[in-house]
Order: sequence, then C-alpha cells, then structure tokens
Amino acid sequence: MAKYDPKAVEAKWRDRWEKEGTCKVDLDAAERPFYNLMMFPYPSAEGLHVGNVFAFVGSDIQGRYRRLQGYDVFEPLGFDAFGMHSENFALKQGRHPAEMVPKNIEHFRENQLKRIGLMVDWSRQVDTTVPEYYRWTQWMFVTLLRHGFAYRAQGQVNWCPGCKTVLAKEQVIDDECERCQSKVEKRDMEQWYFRTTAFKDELLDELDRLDWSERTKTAQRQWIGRSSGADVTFRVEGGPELKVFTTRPDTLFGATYMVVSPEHPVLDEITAPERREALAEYRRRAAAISEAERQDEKREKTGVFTGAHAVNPVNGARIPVWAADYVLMGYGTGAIMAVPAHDSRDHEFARKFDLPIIQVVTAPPEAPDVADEAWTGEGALMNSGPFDGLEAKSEGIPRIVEKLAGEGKAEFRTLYRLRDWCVSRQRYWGPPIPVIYCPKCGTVPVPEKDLPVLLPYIEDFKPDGSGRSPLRRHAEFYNTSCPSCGEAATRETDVSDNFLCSAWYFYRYPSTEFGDRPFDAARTRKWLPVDLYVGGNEHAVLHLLYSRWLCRALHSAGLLDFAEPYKRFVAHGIIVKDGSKMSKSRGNIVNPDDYVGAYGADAFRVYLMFMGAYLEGGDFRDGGVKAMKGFLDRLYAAASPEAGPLSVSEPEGAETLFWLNSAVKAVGNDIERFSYNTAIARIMELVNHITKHKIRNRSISATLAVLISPFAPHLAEELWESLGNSGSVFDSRWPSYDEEKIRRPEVEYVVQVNGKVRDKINLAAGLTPEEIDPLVLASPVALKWIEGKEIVRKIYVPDKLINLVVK
RNA sequence: GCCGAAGUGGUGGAACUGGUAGACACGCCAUCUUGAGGGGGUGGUGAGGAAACUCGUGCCGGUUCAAGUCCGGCCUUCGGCACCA
Repeated sequence: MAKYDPKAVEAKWRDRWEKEGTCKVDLDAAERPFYNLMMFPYPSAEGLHVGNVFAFVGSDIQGRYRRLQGYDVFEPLGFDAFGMHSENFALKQGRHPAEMVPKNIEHFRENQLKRIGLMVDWSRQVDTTVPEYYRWTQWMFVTLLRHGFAYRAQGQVNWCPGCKTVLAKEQVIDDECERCQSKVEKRDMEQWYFRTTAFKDELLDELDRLDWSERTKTAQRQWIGRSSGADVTFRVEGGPELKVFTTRPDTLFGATYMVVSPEHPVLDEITAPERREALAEYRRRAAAISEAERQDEKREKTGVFTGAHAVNPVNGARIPVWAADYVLMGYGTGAIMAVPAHDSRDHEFARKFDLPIIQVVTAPPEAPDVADEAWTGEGALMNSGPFDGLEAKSEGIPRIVEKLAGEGKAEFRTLYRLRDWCVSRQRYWGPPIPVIYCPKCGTVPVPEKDLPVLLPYIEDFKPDGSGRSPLRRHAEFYNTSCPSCGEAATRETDVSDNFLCSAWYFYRYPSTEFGDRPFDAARTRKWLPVDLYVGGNEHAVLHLLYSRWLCRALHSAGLLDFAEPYKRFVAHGIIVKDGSKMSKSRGNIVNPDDYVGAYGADAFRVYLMFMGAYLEGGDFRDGGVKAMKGFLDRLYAAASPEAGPLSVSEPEGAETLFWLNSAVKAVGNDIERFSYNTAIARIMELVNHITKHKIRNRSISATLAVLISPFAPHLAEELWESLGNSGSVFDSRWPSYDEEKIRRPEVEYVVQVNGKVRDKINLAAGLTPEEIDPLVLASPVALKWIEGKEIVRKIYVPDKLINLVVK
C-alpha cells in the first residue's frame, strides 16, 4: 500500500509554496479580495500552543476554501510581542526582552508556524516591537491626542502590585491582574486615557447589526452595561440637595430611607454632631477593608445612621439618611433612595436595621410577602397616590419622572459601566508614549517627523513600583527639548498598553511596504474592513472592543471610511485534554511539535478539526492523531495512481455517484458553517465507499484532492500532482455537484404505527400517498400492529416516513 | 442573583426548517492473515430480553400523529456581569 511520507511530502510542498509564491496574492491586481484574518499570536518562549494551532488551522481552512471558490485571499500573520507578557517572562528567565523576543519570533515562525501549512504570505509579517511598526503605534497615540480622544487625568486606577503598573479595567478579572493573578489595588494616580466612552452608544447599538458570534456580542453588551433610569433630587432637612440615580423611579413612593456611600463628601455637611464620631469610625472601617471584601455579596450589610432626614420629592415623606458601604461612590451619584419592598439589597438592609418596608408595586398572589422578600417583578403601582393602577415600569416611570422633571426635581439619565481606557503602563517593554512635557508649552505631542520615539536599550528594565516607568531612571531618555519652543523639556516615560499595538495591526498587513504612512488609503479601501476574523472569545472586551473603538475614532477623524473593522467575527472554541483544561500543573499540555514530527502537520491539522465542533472546541485524545494519519494513508492509497491504475472514464454507478456528489455538497456546506468535524466525516464516507468497492477513478481522486485540501494541504498537493496536474491544487476550483445524483431512485420508508417505528420498507422515490398505501399495507409487520384496529389518520412525509394512527 | 451557551453510548462527537437517535471516529469483542509482535481484512458493539418486544438524548410536566429538537418548571457544568441602585 502506498503510504505517503509526511516528512518528505510536507517539506517538499513547503519549499515549493515558498519558491513559487503560492500563498501570495497581488494586493493591487486582486479582483475578488477576501481578507482572511486570524488573531496574531504572542510568541511565547514556551513555543506554539496547541490552542494556537487549532485557531489558525480553522481560519486557514476558510482562507483556502475561499481561494478555491475563486477569491483572491489575503491571509497574513504577525507577532504581538510587545507588552508585559513578554517582559514578565524575560524577567523570570533573567533575559532581556530585546534579545529574547526576536529569537522567539524566529523559532515560532520558522520551526513551528511554517510547519503547520498555513496559507500565510510571510512577506507581509508584522512585528509590533520593531520601530518601523511602533512608529505608527505612536502615530496612533498622537493622532488620538490631536483629535481629543486621549487625555491625561488624575483619578482612581487599578494597580497591579505584581506587575508594578496600572491596568485598564478590562485587564482586571475578578479583582486580579489578567497577567500575573495578583490582587489588584486601588490607587490615586495621574494616567493617560483613551476616550472609549465617546462611542459607547455606537459601540453598543452597532452590535445588533454585526455578523459576530452571539457570545462575543453578549460579552460586549454587558461590558458596556447601559442602564436607563433617572436622577431624582431629594432635599436634606436644613441641608443641601441630595441627588440619587435610580433605574426604578416608579417605586419612589416606596422609598423609606436613603443611603449615601461612606466616601461621599455630603456626609461631612449633613451628619448630626452627635453622630460624627460613629460615622468617622464607620468610614475608617470601610476604608480598611479591600474592594473585593466590600463587594462580596455574602457579607452582611453594615451602615450607620447620619441623624439627618431627607424629603421625598414625590410625596413629602420624611425619611432617614444612612451611610453604608453597599453603595459605591464610583457609580451613579454615590447615593441611592432605598426601596426595600422592591430591591433585595435594600430589603436586606431594612431588615437588619428595622426600617419600614412599603409595597408600591402589586405582586401576584403566589409571590412571598414583601415583608419577607423584595418583589422585583412586574406589577401595577399601589400606595402611590395619583399613580395607582399604572403598569409600574412601562407607565409609572415616564409619568412620575415627567411630573418631577416639571418641578426640576428629576431627569432621565443613562449610565454605563464602560470606563475610558487607561493606556499608560509603568513598564519598559512597550512603545514609549510620544509626549513631551514643556514647562512653557505644557503637554506637547511628539511631531510626526520625530517618530518613532525609540525605546532605548537599557539593562535595568525591571519595574520598581515607584509608579514610574524604568525609563524615568534614564536621564538621556527623560531629558529632551520641547519640539515647539526648543527649551529644555522632559519626556513621558510610561509606555502604552500593548492592546494599542494590537488594536490596529490588521491595517498594517496590506500596507507593510509603505514606510511613510501607517496604512495606504487605496490598499485600505480595497482590503478593509476585514472579511472574516477568527479568534478566541477571551478578547471579547479587550482587543475586540479596543479595536472597534479605535476604528471609530479614526473614522471620526476622517482617516477611515468605515466605522467597524471586521465584517464578520467568529469565536472558535477551546480545546481541552481528556476533559480538563490544559495546564502545566496538570501536566496535560499538548506539544504540537511532537505530533507534527511523528505523524505530520496534515494528520495533526485534520485531527484537531475532527475532534469536535470548531465553534465549541474539543477534547484532545492522544491516539487521535495517529488514527488520523491512518485515514490519510487510506485516502492517499485509494486515490493515488501510485497504488495502482486509475480509470479515466467518468465515474459511474448510482451508489458511487451518490457518495461523490453528496460529499461535495456536504463538505462545502459544512466548511461554510465551520462544521469541520462533519465535513471530514463526509470525506471519510466517500473514501470508505471507494475503498470497499475498490473503485479507482481519476476524476474521483481529483475531487478528493480538492475536498481534503483545506484540511490537509500538503497531502492534497501531492495527490494532485500525482494525478498529472502541474500547478497547485489551490489554483483549481472547488468541484460542483449534481443534485440529481444525490436523489436516490429507491428510498427506505419508515412505517410508524402511532408514532412508533414498526417496519422499514424500500419503495421507489417520489410515490404519492395513494401509491404508497397498498405497499405499506402489504407489510406483514405493519399489518400485525393495525390488525383489528381502525386507522383514523395517515401522515406522509415524502420519501421518508408514513405514520398510521390507529384506535 | 442576572444574562448567554451546553448536558446524547465505554469515549470524542453526529442529527439542516419537529419525522428512522447514536453519522463519522476512538475503544472494545469475535474472526481471518502472521512463527509471534506490529500492521491489515471481515463482522459486531446504547441498555434489558431466548425471542416477540420494552426502555433510552440531565430531571419533572406539557404541546403534537410524531419531541434530542418546541413550551413551562427545576438540576448540573462552562462563560460573561455583579451590593452598578
């Protein structure tokens, strides 16, 4: 049996593709451009992760399939190598990132990525750490600054004590640093921000029209977190006004007390003299506990009465004002009206401190009493004076807010969870923020002609936790002159978050040869937005949100003529090993090199895609790759002339034509819906059929070569060549199929009696119910079940099933 | 707590608009080939039952001639949000 030797075959085609530029596309001459983008990897020193391979191969299949459909496919790849990920690893290894990163990239590309058979045009590689690239990352910063999308501000930030830098809110996961898992602390510092909130509504609303995986859109929606409600102004007796934000202004009549965050300055003004001591003590305790502890929901509610009372604007009721740490200073107005009957947190607090509970929305009879549990569902207003009987949310909210608004005591307001993007990092390995501080001119962006601001090579790049970048310790970098007045000035020493590097990399790929602009206008018009973006959902609120925002900012600055960077985004699944997540501590890491080395890239690719549904991930089993190599051997032996002569006549025989045509149809459909595992199964069926019946036919072999080519490109090329073709299989076309051949002349009918399968009979296809009836009634098995009963109904499903309903 | 997604043989997983549950594979069993090992061929493989049949897609109920698929209620797992008012 003619087995193919993956080592030799794959090396041969790797070389030939490179020599003949098979994976290149003429960007200017392309007639049907298709930009097939995959998330570029971080080139870790540990090497390529099997999850990377899974992601890339799934994307590569789309690229190769589109090409076979006649598109001019551009499939670039690069490296995201700036940032803390690289720097932290270098620190751990006692190496310098400037020395380590290029080596990692080299190894990644030459020994790993190029071995897995991606249709990547490596002449357009992007590396975020080289000056030719980060010059334009800095240009982005300056451009954003010029257009009012970047600003510097003092405020509360997330500080990672492990990485010794501030982080964006998006990089804090459950109060931990996403990089090093240290508990993040709150600090008050001056930092650079990007105005992501400038496009909060557009970023949210446009999601409804984007062709993206639903789970990615859901994550972004929740992150932006729009909630509509109203500000309502209460008056403190003998004191100032106190504004609260509420999403339930319909429940105003049920407000029985107010709560102010312990940090709220109004407390200094309103707290009764005899209560000051208790308040101070409470504030001390609140400050002492961590944010995480404070937000732990299971924690019992605490609070202290201020001695002050406020007046409910809707009915003049006099209600006490409390200070409690379940109200956060950072959201809304830092103060709330408490409606214990209809909010579970207020309810818990009211129960603890014995505050009144007044029901103002009707609850269904089976609901628990509001004395025991808050009712947060729908209902009609009650105990609400003139508003009684209105449907609470839909009618009560507008009516009550409008009435108060007339008196200047309320206004509709929408709040968002999204915060501006904190982009400065007190670290070394990143693009320096291109800003100069001049005592005379103030904050001056580095002029475009002076870019890039080169990251100097320094030996002591270790972060020191001072709140300043290590670059600050280097006078020759720090001291400079002002670009506008020429006087002595100093540089910003923080570097940008590396998510800025990755927010624009896909504009660069089609324009890598242009040294004088970040992206060429004509190229960009032709190739962007990206046609298909495949990647992991872990970037839903990081990279994917930042890059959407940057696109909008550049669009509003007139630099792009589109506002969304990706026409389609598909989130792939996650691979696990033997049912659990791969991790070093479990010792179940899969090293792609081992499998590629032993069985070849094609077998590894096909197995990864066969393991499970691409959009859901799969479970990696050790024996799988070997078994897949066996399948590829069988396919090659069945299809290649090396194993014996092939007939050159047209394929014949209804069964063979059926399997052939249905495979062509199904594989195409399955690739389009990312159902790679079933696509491969369909190819297996075809191979099983021709192997079993010893059918050897050149035309079928050619079809097989094309069908398997997106999955196993090297094998496909070898097979294609052995069939006497000269060019690449990827310059051929996806085969067509004949629907007629898929229709079978005789079909198996299921005979059901009362919905249970009782018999199966073979009948000619396309029979009418009248023709079927006598044939069904000739079935002895069916007769047995009908005997002595009356047929009350007959259901026919053409060419499939007949169900006899008997009594 | 809220919002997504998912629960199917020994295992990974199929099943498009309700219409033969378990495609395709792994594993296992039998058998042939081989001196053995490896490899390969053929057949079998959801459970119970001698069989006829019965049961079977997380659990309970419903709609329907017919439910893995639709509806209501629960349980579990994963992911997102979270004292966000």
